[in-house]
Amino acid sequence: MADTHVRTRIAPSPTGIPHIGNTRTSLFDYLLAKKYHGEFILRIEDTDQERLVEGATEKIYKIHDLLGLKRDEDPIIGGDYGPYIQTQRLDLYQKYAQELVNTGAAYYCFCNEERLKDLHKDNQFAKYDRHCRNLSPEEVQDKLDSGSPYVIRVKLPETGFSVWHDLVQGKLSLPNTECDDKVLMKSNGIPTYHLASVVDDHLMKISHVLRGVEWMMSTPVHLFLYESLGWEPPTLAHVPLLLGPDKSKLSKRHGAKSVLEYLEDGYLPEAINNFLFYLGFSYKDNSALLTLSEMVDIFDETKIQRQNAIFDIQKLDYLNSQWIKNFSSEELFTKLNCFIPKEWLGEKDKVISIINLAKERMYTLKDFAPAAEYFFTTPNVDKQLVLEQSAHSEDDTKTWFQKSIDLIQNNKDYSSEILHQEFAKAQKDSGLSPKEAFMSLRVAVSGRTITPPLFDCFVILGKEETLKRLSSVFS
RNA sequence: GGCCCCGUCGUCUAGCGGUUAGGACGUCAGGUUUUCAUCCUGAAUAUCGCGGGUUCGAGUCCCGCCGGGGUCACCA
Repeated sequence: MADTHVRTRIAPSPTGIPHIGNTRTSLFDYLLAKKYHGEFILRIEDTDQERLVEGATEKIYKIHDLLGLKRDEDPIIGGDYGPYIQTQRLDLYQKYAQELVNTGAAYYCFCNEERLKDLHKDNQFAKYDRHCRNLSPEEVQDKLDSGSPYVIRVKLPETGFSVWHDLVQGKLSLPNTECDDKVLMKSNGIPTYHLASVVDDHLMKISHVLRGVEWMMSTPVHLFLYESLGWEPPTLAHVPLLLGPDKSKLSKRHGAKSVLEYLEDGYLPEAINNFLFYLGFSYKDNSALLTLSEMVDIFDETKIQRQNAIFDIQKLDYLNSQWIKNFSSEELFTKLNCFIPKEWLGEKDKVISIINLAKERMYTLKDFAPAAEYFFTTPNVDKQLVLEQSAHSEDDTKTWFQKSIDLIQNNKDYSSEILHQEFAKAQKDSGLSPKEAFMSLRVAVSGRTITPPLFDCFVILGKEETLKRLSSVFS
């Protein structure tokens, strides 16, 4: 491997938004390329024109951009081997399809849809019966002349095995009989994946094809194509799938989300990369926070697990919370931008001090706003709840509150530390236990029983607002 | 159904003939604490899918079975 220049590609079809499992493959492709100082290429495989989804291509770019999976060549930035969109390369596929027909590695097939359907009538797993495989040149020419629609199919050997060494699966040996004569060129003149990807991978000098295991069974076709065209096949690596919690294949039908949705849910790109990296891979105890470039150093394509991995959101949550703690509050402020009300953005200092308190309580960026809300809006305070927390009579509680108000008013210092000291003293004389004393104040000031440390909250609220909230409980 | 891949705690995994089968997340308990969280400590959870071999000795090698997944389109 040391003497080959590594070039990997991710070749999504814009028939939908890639789900997170597909994106993991992108990550691995990126890491593989960068580990060997090679190129990571993105190619759009839009050969299925009927199922194109508008905007999918843009979303594909966006996912890679947001995760920092920088491409060296793609349809936008271009490159020496473009175009990078398959429908712009149609003449190329046509040329090689013709060559394959000429050398006897492929043949014209005139079977219509109905006949093909009939083949599956008795057996849903029936393969193409190779009806047109042995048409005489004259017959073919006749049909061509008469304008019959046709496809071009591979003329796969009827016996033998395809053998290759797969970087992650090890040595594989698949019987050729298991693949039928797949369509290479559709009747509309657009190639199928099998032809297009082989042609492009070769022309784009892709050294390693790292893709999902769902492609494993059609690899004999691809290998045959390389051989027939006289090309050296790339190194192959088939990576396992990501499964849902119910062990079923991650799919849109089962609500498999795209990276874009996880980002919207408040997960950080760093955490997503980190999480994806650990699924099916092992490094130390799989809990270290790793940057993309650290992953590049650690990544080892031969150590990718062969078994399917189940997507475990709890691990993502953990990694996300750790990454949140890892960022400074200033950085978090920027990242929080679209997760908080616009009005808050003007009060940057205040938001940052809240972030200081909130960040060790957050799993996702979405957790911030609900936790910070009462700093900006006066909460509804339930007097009963205050009393419940104080566990004393209304009169006693009122007295304690008055004492607290006085204490704040008479103290020239208004820092968390000083307040803590003073209130600790006052509490001792109050007849209330620490819990009773402080919890009742907490509820009075926030409307809730769970908040960051009380006096930090006092400080952020400000003296005036704190007094206002404290005195309004019993007014 | 044919073919192919896979099978160690709930999850991600370490393990590459001799280990008390280790770690992380999660879970539970305790500590810190005015609440929550963080942080720290500890615990439970795997007869290594099952059954046969090979071997002095197997999670590790072989065979069979079972289970899971993938694939069998003019979709990728």
